[in-house]
Amino acid sequence: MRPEDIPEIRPLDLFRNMSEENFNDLIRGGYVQTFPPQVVLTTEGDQPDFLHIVLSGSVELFSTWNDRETSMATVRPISTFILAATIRDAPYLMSARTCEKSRIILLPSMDVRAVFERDNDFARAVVSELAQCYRSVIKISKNLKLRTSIERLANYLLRSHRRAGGALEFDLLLEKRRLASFLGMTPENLSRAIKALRPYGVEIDGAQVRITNLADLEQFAKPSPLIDDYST
Amino acid sequence: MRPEDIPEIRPLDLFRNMSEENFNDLIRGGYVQTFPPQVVLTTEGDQPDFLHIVLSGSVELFSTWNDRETSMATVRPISTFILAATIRDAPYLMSARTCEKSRIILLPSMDVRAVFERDNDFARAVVSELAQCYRSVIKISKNLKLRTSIERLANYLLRSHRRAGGALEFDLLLEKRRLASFLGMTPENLSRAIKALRPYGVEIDGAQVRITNLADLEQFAKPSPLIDDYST
DNA sequence: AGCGACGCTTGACAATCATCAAGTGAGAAA
DNA sequence: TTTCTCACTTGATGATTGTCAAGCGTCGCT
Repeated sequence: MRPEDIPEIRPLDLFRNMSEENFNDLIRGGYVQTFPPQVVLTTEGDQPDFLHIVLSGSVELFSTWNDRETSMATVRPISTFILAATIRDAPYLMSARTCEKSRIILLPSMDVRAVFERDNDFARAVVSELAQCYRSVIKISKNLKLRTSIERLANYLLRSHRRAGGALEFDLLLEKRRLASFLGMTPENLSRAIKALRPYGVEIDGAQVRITNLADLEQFAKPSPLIDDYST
Repeated sequence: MRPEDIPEIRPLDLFRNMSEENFNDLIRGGYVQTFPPQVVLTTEGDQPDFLHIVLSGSVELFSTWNDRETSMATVRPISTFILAATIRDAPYLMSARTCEKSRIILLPSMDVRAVFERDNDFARAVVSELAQCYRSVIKISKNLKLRTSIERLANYLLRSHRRAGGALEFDLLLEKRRLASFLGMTPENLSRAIKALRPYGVEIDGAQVRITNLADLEQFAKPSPLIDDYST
């Protein structure tokens, strides 16, 4: 692992309060790899050999059942994914695949678990991380159960607008077929949903989004922090 | 809090390895209350004053948005619910309501957080609990996204059959309208789904379930431990 | 430059699901 | 015992969503 990668992950909440000695142990056993697009990093059902950290690029978490597939999340730098399986040494519930060329740190799960057992600050950081993950998935479930697909798109766009610092023009960060899958619909229905939002001030051309009537969109979307605010 | 309530909760994974002193501190500040049916114990959006533990009865966790409501889970004895909000001191993402007369322990959130900060075994038990909760919600999300409502019912019945020790006859533990909501459908569609499963060997009369052709049901339902096994 | 693959859009049609309404039966209260 | 309330079932209808197919444009490779 190159020395210049370490400062990138140390400030992560998960590692920040870990002792220097334990952090060095963890880092010593890990390595960095660059993967091209469409590489499967983890397969649902497998035992977790590594904890992964995305340094650059992006990774899609997805699940399959009965020849159907759905996108569960897209992970961006700098963050870990599927921590619970690693800590519990339980099978992955999702597969992970690079969306684009990505640089990933792989930390052996055994080392992570060993540090977890002996570093109390790390254990408590794991709690924070898992609580955050849990709460995020609850919000996603509520979104799926309480809203129609068009409402879900509308709220996704509002979240993206907020993430873009309130800009009325921004780019979708996901290919549309992935966005469709994440929102729980087909690509065809995403195209239709986009069209359905035009009267509410949404113009989407390729990956470019322009919101021309924010108030109308918010009136339609009815965002709720209990579903749409991922920071709490 | 009556002394006879304490042995009931001590063996919970969450408390088992907590020091005696910390456990007594926690218990000293808590109390037990019996609630009649349909009492709202927590309201989504509120700050968590207590960690709740169900001693008897049952509690439904539900969410509302835009005059719509959905059931997220039903909690049975002996277990806690909504631990993440308490630990993080973040607003509840779900409301909780008693389904029937229920006996509940209420532990002040402040005490729980204080013990979390000073009892390392408890902190690690919280990790296990949160990881389990997280993984359960991932499975629920996969169920919702990858299966039709009839498939979800079929798999719910298979899980219930397994929970009943493999008995081919068992009672639904939930009222049908709650089950419908939990499975993400209307009560009308639950009735129709039940009928649709008759050719696969499912007979339901009131709360009584009889599975007459387990192999057919399994062939249709295609259970997967990555969605249907809540023990890992 | 040409070709092929792939993502996306659009239309037609089918399947799934929700809404509305009416009826039935069980349980609780008077 | 009677009455009322509520959970559930059933049917009709409408809305939402998925599937299939064709066409277009972009990108990457030869």
